[in-house]
Amino acid sequence: MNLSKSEEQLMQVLWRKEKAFMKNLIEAYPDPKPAQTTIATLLKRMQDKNFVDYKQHGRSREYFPLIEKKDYFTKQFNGILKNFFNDSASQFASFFTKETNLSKEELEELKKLIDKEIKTK
Amino acid sequence: MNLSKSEEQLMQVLWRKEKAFMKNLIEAYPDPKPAQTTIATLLKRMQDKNFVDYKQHGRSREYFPLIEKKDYFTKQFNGILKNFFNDSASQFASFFTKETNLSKEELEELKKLIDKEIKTK
DNA sequence: GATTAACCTCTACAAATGTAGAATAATTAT
DNA sequence: ATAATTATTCTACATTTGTAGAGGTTAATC
Repeated sequence: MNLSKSEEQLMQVLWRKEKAFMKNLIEAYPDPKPAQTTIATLLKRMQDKNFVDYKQHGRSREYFPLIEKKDYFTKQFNGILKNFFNDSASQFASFFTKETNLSKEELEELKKLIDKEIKTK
Repeated sequence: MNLSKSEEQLMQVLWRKEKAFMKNLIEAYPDPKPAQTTIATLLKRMQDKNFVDYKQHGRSREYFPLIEKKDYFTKQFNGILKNFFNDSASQFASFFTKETNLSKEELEELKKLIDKEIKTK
C-alpha cells in the first residue's frame, strides 16, 4: 500500500517534526491551511495503511511516523530505477551525473565520497 | 498535469516501442492482458493531458509519445529532490552513493564519469 | 458552571483512476 | 458477401483521493 500525494506531504511534515500533535501539523502548512478534519482524515487513512501511529497524551494524540523517511525513499527510488533505468543503479548514476547540474565543487565532493565508499568494499 | 500510475505504465511501453498500434500495445502487456477498451481509455486520457498523439494510418492509429522519457524522468526526479533532499542534488548524491549497493567496479566507473564531467566545467 | 478551544469520528461529495462492456465501423480472411 | 477481427467511442461503475462540514467530547478559561 502506498501513500497518496497529499498523504506523502503530511508524512513529510511528520518526518520533519518526528512527532506532533494535530495543532503542530496544521501549523506546518502554509496558508491557506487545510481544515482540521482534512488532516484528521489523512491521518486516519495513513494509520490504516500503517504509515503512522500515535500515542495518547491525555485528551489528544501525538502522531509519529512508522516508517523512516530514508526507507520510504529507498522503496520509491527502487521503483523508479526499475521503470526508468532498467533496474540498473549505475545506469541511473550516469544519467544523473550528466543531467543534474552539479557544480564543480559538488562533483569533487561526490568523487571523494565515492572514493571513501570504494574503500569499504 | 501528471500521468497516473497505469498511464505511466502504458507510457513506458510507448517509449520502448517509440510508436505503436493498439494491437502492439496490448501485446506488450503480460497476461492477463487488459481489455482493449481499457487501453483506449488510457490513451484518450493521455492525449487529453498532451502526453501522447497519433498518426492516422488507414483505419487505425499509430500512437507515439509527445514527451521524451528523459524529460519526463527529469521532471519527476526534480520533484523528489525537492521533497526528500531539500532540493539539493549533492545531498541526494551522497545518500545514493552510500545506500545503493553499487559494486566496486561500478563505483570506479562512476568516478570516471564524474571526472569527465568535471572537465567540462 | 457556562463558554471556548481543540480534536475526534462520521458522513459526504466531487474529481481522478482503474477497468471494461455495448455499440459501431471498418478490414480482412474464407 | 459473410464472418471474424480490430479499433474506436460512449457509457458505466467501483475505488481512491482531496477536502471538509456536523456533531460530540474533553479540557481549559472566565
